[in-house]
Amino acid sequence: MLRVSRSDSAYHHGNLGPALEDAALDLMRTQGHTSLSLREVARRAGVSHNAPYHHFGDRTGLLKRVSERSMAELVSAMRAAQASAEDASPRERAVRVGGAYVGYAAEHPERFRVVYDPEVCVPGSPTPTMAPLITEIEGILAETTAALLPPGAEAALMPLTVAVWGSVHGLAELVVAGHITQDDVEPALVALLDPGSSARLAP
Amino acid sequence: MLRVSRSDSAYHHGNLGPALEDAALDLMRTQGHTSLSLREVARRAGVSHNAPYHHFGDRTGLLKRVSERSMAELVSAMRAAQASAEDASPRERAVRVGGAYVGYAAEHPERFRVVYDPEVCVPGSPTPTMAPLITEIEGILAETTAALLPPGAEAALMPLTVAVWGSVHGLAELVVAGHITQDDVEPALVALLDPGSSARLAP
DNA sequence: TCACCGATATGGACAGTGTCTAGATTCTGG
DNA sequence: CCAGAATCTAGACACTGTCCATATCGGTGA
Repeated sequence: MLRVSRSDSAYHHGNLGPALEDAALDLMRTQGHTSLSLREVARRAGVSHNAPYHHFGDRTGLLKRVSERSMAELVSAMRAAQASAEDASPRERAVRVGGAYVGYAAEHPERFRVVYDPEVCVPGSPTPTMAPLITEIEGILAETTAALLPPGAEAALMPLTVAVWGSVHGLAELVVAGHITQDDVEPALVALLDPGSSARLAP
Repeated sequence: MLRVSRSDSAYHHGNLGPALEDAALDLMRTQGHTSLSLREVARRAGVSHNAPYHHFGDRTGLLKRVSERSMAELVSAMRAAQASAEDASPRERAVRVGGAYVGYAAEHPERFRVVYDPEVCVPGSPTPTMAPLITEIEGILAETTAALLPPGAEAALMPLTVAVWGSVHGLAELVVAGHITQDDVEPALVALLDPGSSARLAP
């Protein structure tokens, strides 16, 4: 077992915090984070049922940490998509970035779900680690959205950014909940960003 | 206390099922459905901790029932908005229907959340009561979306309907999670449905 | 009318959980 | 080298979901 500590004693684990997080993430592959048991996590890590308390305070503390790591992964996926679509058209890039968002949710539904659980993360008072991640998501979406706007429409950036966030987030939730398939997502995003779709009537 | 039974005996409640649902809905005004306790619900209704089992089978059974009632309320709100915007423009109507969706979520966050909890409702095998409600939501959204399409673009109806569902659902979730305010929703929907917003580049 | 049966409600029991307190062990800085 | 901080363990408590056996009620057929 990997140890940060130099001692071979079994009493102190040496790297328990991350080990517990890993165990939790592993358990969340097969069960929802709502039914995740602190004691089972401790059992997985081979440690007493109370050891987690010295690292996370309480159950929500562990979930907060897990949601931070998940949010970081989500941001990475979006940044990667943004970079890989650097030379594509703004609309193509928006579809790719949105696809990355939904793709992460589809691949790790429970990690995605814990990130947006109001009982875990309250955006009004986010964790020091979580706050910049939220800012970065908003930034990526704003950049992606800005490229879609016609010149002179900069005033619409903020509301449209919110709309884009809502769209990809909603599609992700619908996929996770099982109401739509991941195959439905790209056509939906394309249709949404097609200016012809909703152009029937004048304002 | 309201009794369906004619007897005044306290042994049989007479109308326990709905009474338990009401108690659960009431508790969910102040606590999440994930931390909702079957025993507390029973206590609220003034019955033994085991009485709920004869009506719902298990905890998830009660949550399923609660989510059915909540989904019915959500559908009603959308139908009402659709009717009240009968004479408005398609875009105005879409904003109103979407606003009703988000409004319900903002007003009853926990009822909204339980409806889309994958551990409660699995769309693949929905409850007999839930199935038509899901169909009706999709129908309302399809009607609202169809009116937005230019003539000859009927092929885009399905993907755009999915996109609209995703958009309003995502905005609702973001409001519930606290990432945006309800005041952000209408501008976002307007921006999203404005054909000028995303018209910068040709396909 | 009345005995019976299914539906409804009760109580006790059990394993599992989150969290508190107290105590044991190891690490570390002066 | 040693005292205090950090880490981990053990025991206890209240609470939970669920199973089982039991009690009560309402209606139905003889």
